[in-house]
Amino acid sequence: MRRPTMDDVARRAGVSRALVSLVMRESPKVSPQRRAAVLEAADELGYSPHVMARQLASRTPTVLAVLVSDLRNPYFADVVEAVEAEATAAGLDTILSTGGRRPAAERRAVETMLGFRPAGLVLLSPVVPVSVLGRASAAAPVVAVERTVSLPGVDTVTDDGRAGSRLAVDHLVGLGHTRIVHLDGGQGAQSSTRRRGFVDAMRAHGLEPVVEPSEYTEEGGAAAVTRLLLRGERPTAVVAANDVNAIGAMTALDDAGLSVPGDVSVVGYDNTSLAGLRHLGLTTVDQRRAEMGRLAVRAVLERLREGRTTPTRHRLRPSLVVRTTTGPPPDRPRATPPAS
Amino acid sequence: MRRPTMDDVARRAGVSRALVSLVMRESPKVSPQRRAAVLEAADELGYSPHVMARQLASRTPTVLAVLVSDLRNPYFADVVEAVEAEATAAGLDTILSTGGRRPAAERRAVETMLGFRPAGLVLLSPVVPVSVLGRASAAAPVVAVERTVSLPGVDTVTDDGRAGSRLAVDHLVGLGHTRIVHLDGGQGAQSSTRRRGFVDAMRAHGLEPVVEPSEYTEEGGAAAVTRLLLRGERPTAVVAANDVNAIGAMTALDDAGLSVPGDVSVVGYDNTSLAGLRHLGLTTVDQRRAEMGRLAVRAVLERLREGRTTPTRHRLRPSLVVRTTTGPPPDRPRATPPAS
DNA sequence: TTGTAAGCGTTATCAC
DNA sequence: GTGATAACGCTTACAA
Repeated sequence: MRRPTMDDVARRAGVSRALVSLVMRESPKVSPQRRAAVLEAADELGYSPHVMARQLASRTPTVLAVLVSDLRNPYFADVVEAVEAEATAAGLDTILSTGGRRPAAERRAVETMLGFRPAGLVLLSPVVPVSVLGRASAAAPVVAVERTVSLPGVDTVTDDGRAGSRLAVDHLVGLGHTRIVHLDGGQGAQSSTRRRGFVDAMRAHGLEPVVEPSEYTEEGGAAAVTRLLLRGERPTAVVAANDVNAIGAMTALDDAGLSVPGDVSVVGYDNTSLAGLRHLGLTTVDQRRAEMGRLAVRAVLERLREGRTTPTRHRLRPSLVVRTTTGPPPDRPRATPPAS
Repeated sequence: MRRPTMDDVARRAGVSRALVSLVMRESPKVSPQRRAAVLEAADELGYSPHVMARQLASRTPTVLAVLVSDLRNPYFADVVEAVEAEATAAGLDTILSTGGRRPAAERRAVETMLGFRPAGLVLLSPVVPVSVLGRASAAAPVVAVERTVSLPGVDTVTDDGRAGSRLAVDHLVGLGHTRIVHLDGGQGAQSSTRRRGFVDAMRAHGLEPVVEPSEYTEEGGAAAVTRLLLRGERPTAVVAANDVNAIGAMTALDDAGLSVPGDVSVVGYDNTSLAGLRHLGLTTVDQRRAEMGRLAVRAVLERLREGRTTPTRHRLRPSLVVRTTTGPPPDRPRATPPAS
């Protein structure tokens, strides 16, 4: 199981190791003939360069480390895809890791990745304490996505949660809703921003903002709506903390015999693949995930290759995706309700 | 941004580099006093060992590479979690990668991981050609999860799809169903096994097995059911290719004005988190994902540390999770026109 | 228990 | 173009 080395390839091709190295790095200063010979020898031997040795010798980091906070949330797939594409274009190998949203595990994951001496560390919705981010940023350029940090060594890329909530509220108000409740994301990443956006938007419309504590889970959404109904409050629309939270809310509404959007309209946040399921058809706020991934990698590259030392703060404008869970309130039916 | 090395730590602690190395590897042959000094120096410097250099020097692989074929499918999260736990227990660092179910990208991902000279390669539902698996197995122990391969160098861990389908059929027949259709997973990983199990189980019950081509996607499920209804076939139960396929099927049934499980019962496969959403409550077949992850790592370890050279083939028995999408068939078939 | 020195597989720097 | 030779940061006999 000993893997072939450059020397093996060189011997087989009848050239020097240095030449093989040049070929592997696609240097233009190799004759096509020799290059072909080397490539053939490499192929026969099943040789591929030793990333570790290469990085060690070149004194140049070649791997980009990405921490995915939660593999169960399809939200991250799009960001990762964009990150990988951008990293590959920049000549970096991407490695992923996860901590399952558990701070301790995530911390370990960060340590592990740092052990690879990465060119940069992209953290997607990390839950580790700021101190960990600080320490990490001493070792490599760190970019936090969907987490607000004000450390000088940590760049951030976030979605503009205020704008997102505003989009949701404007949409609902436009449909005629006035009694709108926001389910709060609690400790979750961008929940306070989204809440603020909701409150501001409601006030701007001269409406009373009602916020019900909840969290970024299905159960949280269901529980919050159940509490609301038990108290006798009957909003005509709900702006949920995120998509799964919205699904929980819809379940509770369903259990209470209320129809969506007939009796109550529901808006989610994140536009996960869940929202797109036709069975659900959730109206939701879409974060520009691909763009976020791209910007994260670029931020790393700027620190790495262009020597930037001041932090970058990207805040992206989200957009609204209208599906079938929103419609006019029951009080004020329209002639033609939106598509079902 | 130059990171401290062992030499830096050694200098600062007033000891030799070798001593620092011993401390880092938690050797017992270091005096508590020196150990403390070294640890303190390391902490002050923010030092952490260079994984690449370590692996290079020790000639011992320390990283386990895991390929997740599709980050969008929550199915994999559980497997990955188990893999990581088991790997950590064995002293291996885990790195993840993905190819987004695209053969070319996945192949690149495999190459990249091989560049790290991993202790082993765990491939979750890989879609790359067998030849790639064969080549990879020459470089490191390879375990394919949920993919049947008969290469001597590749171990496999799969779910017993036949048993799973049988569970679904037995459940439905027990409820009184006789007209049951299976939506076939097409090119997908274990689809032929699941199909075979369905056919066998139906025959065992003296029933006619009906199989409709489909695929492991929501659209595929919806399209298959729509075709079925257009042809005037009205099964009372559907055994879907997997969970998302089942969701697509349910959407199509819904569009056709058929209720689940009132008119048609639906069973999924995989027990993804989707199935558990109360809004859906999908009856489905549960694969023992955690166990599969554990076995995969153990297979790697056996080849790596115990010198096993003959392939291992694990086949795990699934179980049925009954939720709310299955029930007795309608008393008598209603005369509902097929979908529009 | 601690220090010395020789690699590990690669890249980089020079001469040739 | 090509081939020595010195790093890179670490582990590991072996010596002290």
